[in-house]
Amino acid sequence: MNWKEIFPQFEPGLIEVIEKEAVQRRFNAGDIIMRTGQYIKSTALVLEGQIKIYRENQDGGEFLMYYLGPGQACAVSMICAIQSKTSEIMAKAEEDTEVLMIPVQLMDDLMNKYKSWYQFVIQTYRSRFDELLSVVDNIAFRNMDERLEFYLKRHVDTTGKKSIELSHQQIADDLNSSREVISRLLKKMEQRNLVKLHRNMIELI
Amino acid sequence: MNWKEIFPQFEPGLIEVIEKEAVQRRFNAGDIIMRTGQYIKSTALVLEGQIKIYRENQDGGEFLMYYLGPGQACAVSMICAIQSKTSEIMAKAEEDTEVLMIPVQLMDDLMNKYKSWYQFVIQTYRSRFDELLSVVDNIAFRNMDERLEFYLKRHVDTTGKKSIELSHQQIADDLNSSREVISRLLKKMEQRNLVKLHRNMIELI
DNA sequence: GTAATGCTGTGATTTCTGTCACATTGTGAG
DNA sequence: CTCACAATGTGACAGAAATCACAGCATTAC
Repeated sequence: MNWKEIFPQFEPGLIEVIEKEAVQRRFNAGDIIMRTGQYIKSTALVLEGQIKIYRENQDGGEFLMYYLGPGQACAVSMICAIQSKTSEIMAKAEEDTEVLMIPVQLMDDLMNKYKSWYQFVIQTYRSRFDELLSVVDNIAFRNMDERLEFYLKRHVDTTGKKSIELSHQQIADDLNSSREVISRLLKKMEQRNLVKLHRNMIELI
Repeated sequence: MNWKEIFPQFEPGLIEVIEKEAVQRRFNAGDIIMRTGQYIKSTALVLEGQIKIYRENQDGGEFLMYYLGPGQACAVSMICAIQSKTSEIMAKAEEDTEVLMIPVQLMDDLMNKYKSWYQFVIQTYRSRFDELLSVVDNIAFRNMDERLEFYLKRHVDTTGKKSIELSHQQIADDLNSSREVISRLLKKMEQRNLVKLHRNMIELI
């Protein structure tokens, strides 16, 4: 896999260093990449697949923060790496996923030497911060029906597919709700002709 | 006001530059420092007073994100400044507030030249990110009674005073709830001997 | 003083959501 | 085909919180 095409903004010198120092690694769908309380030894750049960043509640519920796709990186791991602190969130491979692991020790050096890395890191901070803000907006100001619609749209946007292959239970977990509520709301959406429901699959119209 | 004592970690060279380039500015209690959609021309370091960072909903409700006190800086303004994007949040002086405004153009330069500035920025990102995470935790997983307790405790922590001089309405706004609900919950807390209620003032026990 | 206004307390009602219970349907293993 | 199981549909009920209505007090303006 030619990762340079996924990060075209990186300058030549930076690419060289990464080529020499970073480790490419594969995770299978379902693998936990980072867990709450764990120390971070490297930052992950996503090359392929999808990573789910979520917060676990006491009962094991997985409250979705956002997804990371190819060309993106985990802001939390960057911050934690630089400060060698533990993370407060969980990261899981949603699909089979290919990542580039950048060792912590390199971070400071890359920041100083390579403008394109610096820009990338800042850009990552900003977009994750914005994403968190929109999560807050949704749970603070919106009811479950609106949150569900937002969730479905976002899922379609991030995966690129127009159908959503999830059970109602999985969606309920992501939204910290219950299956019955999601089922009912989806039925209502179907009556409004917004979706078409199938087993393990939802079609957005 | 000698701001160097508030940022003792800054190195001499950095202090010199700030001394030459930054502008000290005063806001009165209630002044809006930054509003949604506004372009950011500088980053604010808080010297004295308190700034409330919040998100406004459609009806003008002010949902509290966090407070900034002396020695802290607004992560959002840093990110926005560097990328010259508009902000998604509001900032308001809660008390009379003294800030140091660092012009955007300096940011890149400071990041490259001064390790202590770089550390400060990273530290700021991390702590604001964490704070946002705990906001998400609260609204996603906790009921209003727990959120209220958390809110009161945090208020006492950040202000340093053991009494909270706010009306029930203001608290309700911060939590995106309604006055009646907050009044009732406070009454219950009083019955449990956790607080003592007065007009425009709540005493934490 | 009186009036006006703002803050707080409280009941009644409604809406949203979570929970329990159970029926139905689709799918895959044997 | 039949059984087992997972996914989905649905009614009944419970609890949290929002909303409405209004009363009692404290404070300020006059």
